[in-house]
Amino acid sequence: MKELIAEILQKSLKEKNVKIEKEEIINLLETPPSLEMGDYAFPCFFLVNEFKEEPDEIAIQLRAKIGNPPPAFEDIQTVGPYINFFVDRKIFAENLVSQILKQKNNFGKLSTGKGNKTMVEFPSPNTNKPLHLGHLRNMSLGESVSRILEFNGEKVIRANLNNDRGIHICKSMLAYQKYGRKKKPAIKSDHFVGDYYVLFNKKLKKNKKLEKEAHDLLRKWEEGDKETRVLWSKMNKWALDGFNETYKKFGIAFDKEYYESKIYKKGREIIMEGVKKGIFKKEKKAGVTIKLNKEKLKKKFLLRPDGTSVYITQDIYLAKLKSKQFKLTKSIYVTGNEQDYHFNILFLILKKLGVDFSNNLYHLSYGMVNLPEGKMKSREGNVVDADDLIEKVKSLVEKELKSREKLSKKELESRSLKIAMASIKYFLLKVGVRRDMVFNPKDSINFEGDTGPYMLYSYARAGSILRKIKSKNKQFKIEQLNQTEIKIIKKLSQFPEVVLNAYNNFNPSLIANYSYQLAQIFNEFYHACPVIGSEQESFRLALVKSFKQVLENSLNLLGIETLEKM
RNA sequence: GGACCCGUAGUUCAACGGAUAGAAUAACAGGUUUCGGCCCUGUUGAUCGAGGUUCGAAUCCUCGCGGGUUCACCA
Repeated sequence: MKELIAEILQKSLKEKNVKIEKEEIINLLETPPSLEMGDYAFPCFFLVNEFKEEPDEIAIQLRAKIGNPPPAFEDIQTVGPYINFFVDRKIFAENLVSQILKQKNNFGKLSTGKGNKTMVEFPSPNTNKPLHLGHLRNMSLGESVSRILEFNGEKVIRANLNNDRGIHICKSMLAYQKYGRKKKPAIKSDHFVGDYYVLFNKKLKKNKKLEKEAHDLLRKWEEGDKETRVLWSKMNKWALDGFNETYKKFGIAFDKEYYESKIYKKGREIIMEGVKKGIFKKEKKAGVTIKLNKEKLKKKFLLRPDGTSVYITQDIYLAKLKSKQFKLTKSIYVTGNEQDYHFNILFLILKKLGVDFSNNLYHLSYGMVNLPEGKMKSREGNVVDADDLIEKVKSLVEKELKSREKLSKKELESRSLKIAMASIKYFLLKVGVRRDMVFNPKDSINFEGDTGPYMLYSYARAGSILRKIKSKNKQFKIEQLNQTEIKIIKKLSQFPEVVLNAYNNFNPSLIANYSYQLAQIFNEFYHACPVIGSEQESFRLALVKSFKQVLENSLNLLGIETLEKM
């Protein structure tokens, strides 16, 4: 449709001696703020210099050049500086609905990213304590962005870098060694490990020597001390097993797991290569460094004087390794924004080293998640635990469900889990990525308003209409369209552009907001337009089906699973 | 102190540089009723400040103000 409009405009502009590409016109086209203003709008402001006239006047002149509207249009009007196109909505609706029903899960799918192979790295936890609220945002984003990339034709490799070594791990280990008495986990195993981390910090307050003991333990680990390694493996397995449970509940899985313990020593060669090339500088007392004066950043250490690696060293190595293993064209790192500085430098260095995909590095950096009670404090142990939060939200949902309908225990269990996951994911994804945000469990499960349950509810509503219909007649005919129907059709038609926009900006919140608007309009439709038994039944059924399909596609991109019944 | 990010109704969030800054909640008013709880309708209410760029700025630039994060061998 936009193509067609662009063609018309191009032609009339040519008569005015203005040369412009069709692509450009398509980019300029807007959607007017209200239905009365038509379906597509062409703003004339940018022509002011060429025409040397007021934009309003330009619009009128151009409109005159167009002449009678072609068949696909009902009307073409000017409103101030805009030329507004009214499409023939019956034809438009017919085409759109048929297209959705034919393409089903593929409606909205694009091939913009075809040929790209992208690694999305998330959530990359530390193995000394369980996942927390921040990880939930991380996982929601990582999974959603992956799905959006795939929907745009990219091949995605989901990778998880486990930070399974270092002083923080040794702290949990030490506490277990000293106070754990060889106990085995009686609770979820990552929580078991985390409890010893908290215990360590508690004991540390009274006994400062523990800090040194933990460092000794780290040294022993690095020397490969057998007993230490056995303990380490055991506790790491507990932690990782626990994480896997949570991942599964969350509906995510990885194509590739990396372990810091396996790569942390390996960056040295690359750094030395860089020294040879003159990118880095070797200093006697300071190890290897890089000066970043030009970039207005401080000098950065890449190797210690004794030749061992620092944090960034292994990231440099891992980038090379990834590129070799998968021949990536693009790499996305999902982390909290406290790592902005780190990734800034990492990307600079990778570019200097000329890593294959170094022009396509992206740090998907998100803001902090807080609770209504206040800010999370990271080390004290009052961090909000991911599993606990899921449970809390789930029990809130259960309560809500119980008040609505009697369900078997099994059904209640499965529904409330799915709704809880939808609540959490939706709430975390609807917010712009960069912003700090407040996660309010109670708000998140509200069945009304801008929430996950509201989406699922709308979906289920559509489902229940369809269930009540027996006729299998797929034909539909449009006699006439009312305002609400037009609104919903227009919204449906916008899905592909929203997908593209979300893809270009790595921004799931656009999809979330779209889902909400769509669901809202559908509920309006639900109240205003009876489906079953109406004169428009065949068409309205097709419309309900289309809505259900597009909402499903949309939620799917957010990693949210739909439910036939709420 | 330097760098980066953020700043929009009381609160939580929206708004490719475009037409009248939208929702959700809360508050207020009315309706509905077994009910001060559920539901429905309506009303009030916001771009941190000062300059600049532009036909047009919440959006871009500069300087302030406020908050967060970060800054050489922790991840």
